[in-house]
This record gives sequence, C-alpha cells and structure tokens, in this order.
Amino acid sequence: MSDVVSPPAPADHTPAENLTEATTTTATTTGIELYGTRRDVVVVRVDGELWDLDREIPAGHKVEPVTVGEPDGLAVLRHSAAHVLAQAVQQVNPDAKLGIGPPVTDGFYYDFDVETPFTPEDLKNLDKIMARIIKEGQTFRRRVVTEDEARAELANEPYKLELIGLKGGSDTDENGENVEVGGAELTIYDNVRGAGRESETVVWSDLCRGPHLPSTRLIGNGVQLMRSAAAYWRGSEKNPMLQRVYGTAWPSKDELRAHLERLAEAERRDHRRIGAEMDLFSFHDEVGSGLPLFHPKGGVIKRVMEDYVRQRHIEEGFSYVGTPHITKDGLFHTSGHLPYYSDTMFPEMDLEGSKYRLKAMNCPMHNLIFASRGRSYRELPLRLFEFGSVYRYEKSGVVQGLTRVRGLTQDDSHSYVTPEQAPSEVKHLLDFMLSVLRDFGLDDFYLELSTRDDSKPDKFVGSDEDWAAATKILEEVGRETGLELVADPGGAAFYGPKISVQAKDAIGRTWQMGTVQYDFNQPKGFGLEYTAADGTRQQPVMIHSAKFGSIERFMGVLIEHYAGAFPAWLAPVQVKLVPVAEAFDDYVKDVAAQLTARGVRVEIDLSDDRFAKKIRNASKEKVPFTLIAGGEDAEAGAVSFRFRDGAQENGVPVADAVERIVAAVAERSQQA
RNA sequence: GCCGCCUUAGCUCAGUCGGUAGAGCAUCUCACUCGUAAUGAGAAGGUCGUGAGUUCGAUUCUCACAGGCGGCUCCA
Repeated sequence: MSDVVSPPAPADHTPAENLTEATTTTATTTGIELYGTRRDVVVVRVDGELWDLDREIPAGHKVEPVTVGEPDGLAVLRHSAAHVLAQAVQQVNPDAKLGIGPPVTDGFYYDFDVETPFTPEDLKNLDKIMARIIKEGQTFRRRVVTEDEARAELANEPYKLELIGLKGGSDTDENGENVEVGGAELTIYDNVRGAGRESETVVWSDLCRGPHLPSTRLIGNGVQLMRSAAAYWRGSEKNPMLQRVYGTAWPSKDELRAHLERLAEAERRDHRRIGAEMDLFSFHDEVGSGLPLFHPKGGVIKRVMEDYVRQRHIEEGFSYVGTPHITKDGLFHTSGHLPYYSDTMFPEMDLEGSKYRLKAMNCPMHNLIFASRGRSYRELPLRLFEFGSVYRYEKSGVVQGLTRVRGLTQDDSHSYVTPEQAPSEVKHLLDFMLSVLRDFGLDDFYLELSTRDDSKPDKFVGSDEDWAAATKILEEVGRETGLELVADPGGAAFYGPKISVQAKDAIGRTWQMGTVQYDFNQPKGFGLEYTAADGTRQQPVMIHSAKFGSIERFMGVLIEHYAGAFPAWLAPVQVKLVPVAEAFDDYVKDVAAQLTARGVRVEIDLSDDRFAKKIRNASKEKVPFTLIAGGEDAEAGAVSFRFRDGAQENGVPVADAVERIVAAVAERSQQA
C-alpha cells in the first residue's frame, strides 16, 4: 500500500499559459534569451520536449516557458535537488557509488552504494550540506559526450557505466519514472562554481539526461530529506541493494510545510492507530502476522458492510452462495492457479493420502457450482456471489495493517455469460461497483486497465486473439464511464485482463478498490458449457468482480478516509447516552430502550465519571450523536443533542429525537 | 523474501554505563452527584517479545527466532 500522499497542485504559482504565448523561434536562440529575465522560468518546452534554458534552439521550433508552478517544472526542480543530494553524499563520502536519482511523487530520491546505511543524523547533516550547495548557486551545465568519453569519466561509477550500456534500451525505473539515460545522445551535467568567471570550477558531475534548473539557487528552501531505505539496483531482487535516500521538494518553504502537515494528517488517520484507539481490531503474535481479530466494534462495521453489499448483490441479480475454506489441491491444478501462485498459498496438508490447501481464491468453487448440472443459455448471465475467506501467505515484509493481510474476506462475485453478453455485464459490474463506492462516501475515481505483458508470455495463458478481444472490451467499457483510464501494462492476472477502480480519499490519497476481471481461460480448464439456443454446447466467459476487493482492506481505507468518524449508518456506536447525574440513569435507559427497539446502536455511559469527562469520552470515540439528559430534560420529557462537531441542541422531545436519529442512521451519508 | 530500525504494564513512553524497573492514561476501590472535552485519594498491574550464549549475575552485551515500522521486491 502506498503511504505516499499526493498533494494538490501548487496553488500560488501562476499557470504558465497565463504568462506568455508560446513562441516560435525565427532564428537560432536560447531559452535564456527568450525567458532569461523571468526568474520563474526554469526550463523551456521545445516542441513538447523539456530543454535546459541555455541550450541552443534551432529556428522554427515552438518554445514555451516552464515554471516550477507546473508539474513538469516541479519535476525538474526535484531532479536538480537529487543531484544536489548526490553531490552532498559524495562530499561526505567520496567512495559512495551513484545509482539513479529521479524525481518522484512529492520529491526525489537518489540511490547510493555505500558501506554503511545512512542514519537519521547522516540525513540531518546532508540536509545542511544541501542547503549550502543550494545557496551557493552552482550552475547546472549540460555537456554532450561520446560513449567513450563518458566511460572514461565515469570509470569509478560502476552503476553509471551499466546505464551507459543500456542506452537506447529501457529508460524507466521500476516506478515508471524516468532514469537518467536514453534518447539519442549521452549527456553529463556539471555543477559549476563561479560560472563565467576565470576561476570557474566544476565541483561535481553526473551522467544525466536532464534537463535541470539553471542554478542550484532556484531549488530554494522547500527541500527536506525524509528517510533512507534499501532498494534493489534496477528494481530486481537479484541485484545488489543500494541505500536510497528520499527527499521531498517544493517550490517554497510554505508548500513544504503544507506537505509535512499532510503527512502528519495521514499519520493521525492511520487505520492501525485508530483501530487500536477505537477498539476495532487487533493482531497477535500468537495468531500470526496479517491475521486480524475483529473486536465487537470492528465486528459491527464489518457486519454492516457485509449486510449492505450482500443486499446490493441480490438486487443486482446475484445469488448468494457459500464454499469451504479448504479444498483438495487438485482443484487449483484444474483452475490453473497452482503453477502461478503456489508460492503465496499456504503449504499443503497431507491427510489420508489426499493433499489439502487453504483456499486462496474462490473462483474454482464457483466454477464447480456452475458445472454441477447442465446449464442453458436461458440462465445466463448466471451470477454467483459470496463472502469468500481466502488465505494467502504474503511475504513477511509486505504484511501491513488491514490493507495487506494473510487472511481476508473477499466480496467475490463471478458472472457466467455468453461472449455476446460480456460487454454489457462488464459495464453492469463497473457501474454497480462505482455506485457501491459512492454509498461509502468515495466519489473521486479513475480506472486502471491492467493488461498482459507481451514480453513475459510465460506469465499469461491464452491466445493473442482472446487477450486482444478481452482487453478491447474492458477498454471500451472503461471509456464509456467517462472516467480517466490509466494503462497498467503487465498487471493482468494470468487468465485475463482487468479493470480496477482507484479512489481518492478525503485527503487525496489514491487506493485501489475493486476489480472486474475478464476470464476466458478458467471456463476452458473446467470444461464449463451451456447449451445454446441452437442446441450446441458453448463455453461461457466468466467475469470476476469484487466491489470492496477485501472487506478488511476496504475497512482500513474507510477508517482512514473518515479518520474514524464514520457516517452514522456505519458507526459502531451511533448514539451515546449521557446522564448528567446518577439520578437520571433510569430516564436515559428508557430513551436508550426506545432507540434500541428501532434498531439503533446505542451505548449508555453509567460510569461514575464526571459529566464533562463523559462528554470528552463520547467525543473521543467519535460517536455521531451524544444524547444528554438531566433535570431540565427529564421534566420536559426531552433530551439534548450534542453532535460530533460540537454543536448542541437542547430540549428536543424524546419522540422527536428518536425519529430524527432513526432517519439519520438510515441515510448513507457521503460526508467525510 | 531483502536492507535498516524497533519490541519495557492494556495504551503512550521513561530508565537500568550488567546487580530483575518507573510515569501518565486506561482498569479496580472509596469519596464527590456534577448541564457540554480530563474531580480527588488509594490499589492493582511487568520472568523488560521468545529461546540460546557470554558472565558470579542479563531487561541491559552477542546470536537465532517471532512480531512491528519504513522502504525494495511482490500483490490472483
């Protein structure tokens, strides 16, 4: 799961399009001549490609200014900050070997091969050195070199030498971010002190495609190193591990502060923290990593989620089914899963000559339900749904809270359709899923289309034609939603392509939600058939779909989305009743009984805490409605509301209060 | 799985340069019976994650394992 917080676009910079019309040069010139007096212009866009300001621009090209106020300019700033970091590291430790140092979401990183990992103190020290380099105003100077020249200059940088060898090959790193080579020519960027003067010296150089800011000074003071962690060279676990230093960089100190505040807010919302504070769930060494225990309050949320999504599936034409948690492993051979996923399945259990496995996916069992008797085309689409508990032995380093667990409950559905019905079923499922997410207060989406990686044919099953046809259907239906559709090459399951919904939460973070997966392979493996109108036997297409993905993960996302302040229909305790003094306990109990009779989840605070303390506790528990009753209320046959935001409303007649609460908890609120 | 850091009371954390430990909150008891975010006093609570090693002696040092955190890889 990503803890990366995506920022809003920087607001206090004027968009470039408002600054100047794009210019078409009429004679050879440079960006500096065109925009050199504009301090906010950091690079130029030449026919859509980013160039350093000091490069010569041949006549006849369209040239636009790029400022740090737009994403491309900010990425250049971050990339330049990465160079400053590398320079600082080699200043402290000349033996550090350079990996790559690209800009990423919110900042940048640089990888180093060093003897000892960086400590937090090291990072503080590097921060200071970087600030000095930035203040000094070193000039970034681009220099085109031949491959031989580059090899000679970088003789002490084994990783850079490897990159030179890759020239013309892959030019993205494991995050899809640009690495520093590629394109037609090799370039080295020099950091120059005192540029233009007789005394000018090159203080540091790096193989890099660029472009960069004209000067380190323009990086400004919105830069801060965040942490260091190990990362495999070129993203492969077969390669050596380098030490990656992450930094964040912004056009201004204020924007840096705002970013750090977003991180702090994300930490306050962390579902692992809130889950413990609100007594929702726990993990135990004795049970094992990634195996959550849901407490009564977490159990309520889980049950409400399940009741909701079960009902919705029934309304959408699904039949609710049930299958066991454990099965003979031959089933996963038939499905084709075992060769691909045996690593992440719990190991087999040998019992009376048979091998059993904990279920890691539900589809094979649903296939058996389909195959349990002859099927007619008249039955299609046949839609099966269940809460499937599956177990996956996730590697020890990847388990995280509720969002990456080893035991999870999928709201798993499979639609068996004729090939002709497939597009409309996919559309049906996508619309259904989006409507479910909206009911849970998520309404900012984009779609991701995960396709086959043609360079790894052994990871995917089926003919090119089948893949192409399925991918086309998903893509077309995805486009019809009007949502942004992002490509995820290589992200497909072995049996077919998928579309996943990515949702942004209340503080702008993106989470992967449910998926719709197109599968023409398992029906083949299981020999699934239906009798068509013409009496022939035909193979159905199956479409996998999970709206939440997993109940656990979705709950984790909801906790963070709402920061624990769930809308009333989801809140574990909907009403907290607080008597002002012990004398009103019975009065309050009577109100509670009326609410309970109407299905409202209530809790009464009968402790001998002081009144103000009870209010504080109710508030900390983020209960939507606190009902207070004392002498004034009892006399009037009323109660007093205290809402979650602190607002009050006194003297509400009990009958009115009950009706209002009953109405409020029935409503699926979208407020976060 | 890999790299680094971490694990002391239910929770958040002090502390012991190697001589078996302390606070706040929570819990329990007593007093207070209170009108919108912390009443006071007292008590109880820990083989200092588990196992092994070094040592006269280990919560402290070393190693292994488990669990957690941050990344990497992975994520049907």
